[in-house]
Amino acid sequence: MPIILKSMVTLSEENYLKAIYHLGKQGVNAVSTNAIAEKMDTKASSVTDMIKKLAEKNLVNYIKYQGVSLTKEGRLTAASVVRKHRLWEVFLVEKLQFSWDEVHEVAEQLEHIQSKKLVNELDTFLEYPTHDPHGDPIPDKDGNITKTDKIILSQLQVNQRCMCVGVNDSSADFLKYLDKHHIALGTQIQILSKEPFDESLTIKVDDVVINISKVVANNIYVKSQTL
Amino acid sequence: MPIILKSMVTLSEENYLKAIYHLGKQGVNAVSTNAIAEKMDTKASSVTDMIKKLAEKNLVNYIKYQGVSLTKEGRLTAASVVRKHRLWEVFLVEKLQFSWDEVHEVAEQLEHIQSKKLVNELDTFLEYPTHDPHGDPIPDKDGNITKTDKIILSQLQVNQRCMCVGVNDSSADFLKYLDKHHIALGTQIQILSKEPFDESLTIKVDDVVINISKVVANNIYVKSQTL
DNA sequence: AATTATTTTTAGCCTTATCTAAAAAAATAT
DNA sequence: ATATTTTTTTAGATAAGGCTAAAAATAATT
Ligand SMILES: [Mn+2]
Ligand SMILES: [Mn+2]
Ligand SMILES: [Mn+2]
Ligand SMILES: [Mn+2]
Repeated sequence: MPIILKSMVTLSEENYLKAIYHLGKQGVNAVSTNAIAEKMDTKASSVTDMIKKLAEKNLVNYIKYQGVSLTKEGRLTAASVVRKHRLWEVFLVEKLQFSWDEVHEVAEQLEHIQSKKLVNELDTFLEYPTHDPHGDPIPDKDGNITKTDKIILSQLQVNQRCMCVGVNDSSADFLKYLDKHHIALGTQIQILSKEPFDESLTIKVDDVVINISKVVANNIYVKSQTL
Repeated sequence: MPIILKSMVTLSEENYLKAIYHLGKQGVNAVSTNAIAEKMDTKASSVTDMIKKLAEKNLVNYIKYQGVSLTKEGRLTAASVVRKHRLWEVFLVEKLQFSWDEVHEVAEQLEHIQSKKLVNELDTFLEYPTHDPHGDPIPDKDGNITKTDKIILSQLQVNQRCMCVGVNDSSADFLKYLDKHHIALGTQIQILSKEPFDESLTIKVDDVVINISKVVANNIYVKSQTL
């Protein structure tokens, strides 16, 4: 029989908790089996199995057929994984010359390394960053995040100015698209016009005028500048 | 059916290859099942099972009842794991304020992170270290190590001077013992006398005279100074 | 050479994390 | 209010990696 240390959480369990954490953020507090299965690219039956294990360990609240929500302990564990993921992403970009489209896969592995000292020292080494390379907030030791008031670019009015502060889609393809058009965190953007037909936008990025589709505009977070 | 990328090696397989690599270094080329089991704190039957898998993947040469040896590919894989382990140990000590007795457990986890870019950039970031915090050599990209001519402290003659360049036992207990007596890599040591009865040594460490047992002397690697 | 001891392998079982297919419950549509 | 569709759960299988106990092979003694 393997020695079980104070509520050990497996790598797989951590990934489920993280998925529930992210899905739960989007408003509702009861996350469905199917939503988890889709997010994790697995089958609903596998999700049900795992949910039972997590409920047994008091990491989620679970009532059959009614979805799950994280307990306090589950939320803290998930936040810790997210914290590690984002700190490592900062490390990779700031110290190891990774670009923002290359960090995610590696961070998916690094987020499971268990060592409190490692996380704390990494945080210190990076000088306590508050956001990762995609503009996402880094939870603190207690799992708290300071949410900033960012909005989706497509919601701005014509002529408004704003600054890019994050992305909704962190896929390499989208990030490389943004690179190509010189859009990065901190980039100034002005809405020049909106096409009524397909809701595409003409925007000015650092004095260069470009056209972006509605889909693109839906995936860029900005902070509106004072008019 | 999971997609198998070009000869995927699991975490467990990596650990077995590493154990065989380390056991193989000590002279003989055929490593016994029991030796692996002991080193990995597992059972001989589990070792036999795993050896079969590794042989199937052409990572080890295996003849029933006659032990195993690494193939070229197996040795390269093992060396890559050792390279990562030692590079991470350097990182933890040099950048994250870990002491040399705290790094091993974390490096055991970090050594399995898969990303060529990560290893290469880490190597660059650390300015291409050749040895880890315990004085062990770091294999290069091709798995080659430059072996230095270090000897065991207990083999020196009375009155000889030397410099500590490594340890044979990397356990936290032993490393803390060395800390307590101010012995670190680079420390100058002179043999003052050897007790015939128990082969304990009286040595001078930076002008301080101390006594160390034969066991301790057997686990300190030194480079002899010109007489 | 025969016996005993040790090492290694095999056989069978267990746990974790998956899957497919079928059953049950809940949600939606008629 | 029924019937149909969708979602969720259960049942049964599988693969990886581990274990114990027994069998087989090798090594060491008498
Ligand atoms: Mn990420
Ligand atoms: Mn991110
Ligand atoms: Mn180590
Ligand atoms: Mn080391």
